[in-house]
Amino acid sequence: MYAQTLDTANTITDPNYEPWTEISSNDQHVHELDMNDPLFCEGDDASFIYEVLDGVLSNYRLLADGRRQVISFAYPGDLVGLGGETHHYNCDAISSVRVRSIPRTSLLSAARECPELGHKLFQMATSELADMQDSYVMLGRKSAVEKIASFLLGLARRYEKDGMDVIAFDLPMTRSDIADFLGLTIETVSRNFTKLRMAGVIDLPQSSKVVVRDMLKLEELSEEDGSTF
Amino acid sequence: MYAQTLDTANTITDPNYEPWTEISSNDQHVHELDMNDPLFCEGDDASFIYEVLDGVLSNYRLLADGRRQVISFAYPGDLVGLGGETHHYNCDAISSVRVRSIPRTSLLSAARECPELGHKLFQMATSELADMQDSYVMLGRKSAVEKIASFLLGLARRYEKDGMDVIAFDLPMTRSDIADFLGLTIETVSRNFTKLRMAGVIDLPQSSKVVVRDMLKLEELSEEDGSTF
DNA sequence: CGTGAGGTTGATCGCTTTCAACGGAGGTGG
DNA sequence: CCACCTCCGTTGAAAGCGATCAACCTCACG
Repeated sequence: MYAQTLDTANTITDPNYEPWTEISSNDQHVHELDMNDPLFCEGDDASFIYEVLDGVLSNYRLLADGRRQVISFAYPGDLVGLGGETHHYNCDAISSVRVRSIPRTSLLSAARECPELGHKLFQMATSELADMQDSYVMLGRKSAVEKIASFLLGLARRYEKDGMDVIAFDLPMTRSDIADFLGLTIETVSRNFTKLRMAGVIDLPQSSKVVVRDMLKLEELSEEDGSTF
Repeated sequence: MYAQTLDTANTITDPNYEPWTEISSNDQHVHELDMNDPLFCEGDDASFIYEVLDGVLSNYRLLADGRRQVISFAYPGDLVGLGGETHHYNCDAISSVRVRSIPRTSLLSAARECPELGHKLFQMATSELADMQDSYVMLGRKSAVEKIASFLLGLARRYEKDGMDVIAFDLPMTRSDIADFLGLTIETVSRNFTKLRMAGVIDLPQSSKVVVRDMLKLEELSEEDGSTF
């Protein structure tokens, strides 16, 4: 059992309300990770859920022969480790990272006490599902260029949500991370970055910096279905 | 507002406990669909969530140019339509189907009253996430044979869960559905079914009936990562 | 500078797709 | 009852895209 000090006053109307911050702060700890440090591994007990405060992490799975598939990247504000009693994937820092750890049991029992928190958790799970469904279509049915375009567009939109620059931004992940996310090889990723650069769609002042020169073309290339939610 | 008659007695210990059956039955209706009937479409208001009683449905998305990606199949016991206020994918019956409709608002407000129900919903969402992560690795990193093997194995395991035959079972979906689920063409699916049959791994007494002749080989071919949860 | 990891580019290979023809099962009407 | 038709599935041949193998570049760091 975990000691908890719940205070549900004045929270629901706050747009920046993050319910898990209500969990007793002495259950929570901030951790710092360096680039490439693992946060947890597939099969580990999921004793903790983590809120990303700073930096980017990659969630990925490995096949027996070493093939790797990145399932998602986690950015500040995201929760990683949601799921069952054991983790179903590996999680590594791909930059310097700060996370806040929250004991899983304490989060779940807090959710029992506070329906708002429960609802918020449910919403986070379903929005993660919606994101994965988008990626799923991309992974299964898009060509290499379309995958790269979709990836860049998704990253831009993510940054936009945080009020950052949509036109010029950093790629926190390596070509290898991108390739393993898109189901391609690093060579194909590189070639298609070049292709987009040659077509005047983007610029690459450095290998980890993107400038979008033709957003409309990028959107066309990403072959989104009509719906915008 | 929906009238609700909640009865939380004697439920949690019941292994077959399905909390949404507690929602007032006059909010719920059983619907029958024929093969190929749509249940809902991308963009529709998600006024209802559906519990599959009988038959199989496919959840899929379409790209502007008609390319299709099946996101998941829904079997009896599954919930379809979980997510936001609008559906993010299409849902069609791929056989004769019976579903129970549950108003979304009534489900959500019931979850507010009953933490058990909320927790159950959260669990369903995270287990759906876990399933999608498996499929994600398959889609991104497995070869055509490996995809077919994984698919058959997944189907067998699903049937096993319902106490059905793991060795001989039906394929409720067409080659086209399978292809659009695995990110392949129908020709490639067909060729690899034949390949598995030639290798003595499976038998295909009819095009929609599978008999597993070498389960071990099938598991090997599916290239699962080591972990079994 | 020298070194090494990450990234780019080139040449070739091979798997999946594409295009095309055929086969078989189920349904309909003569 | 059978001829015909249509849809689904299978098989073959050829094309294309991304993977593989290999060389080279570039930049950060000692």
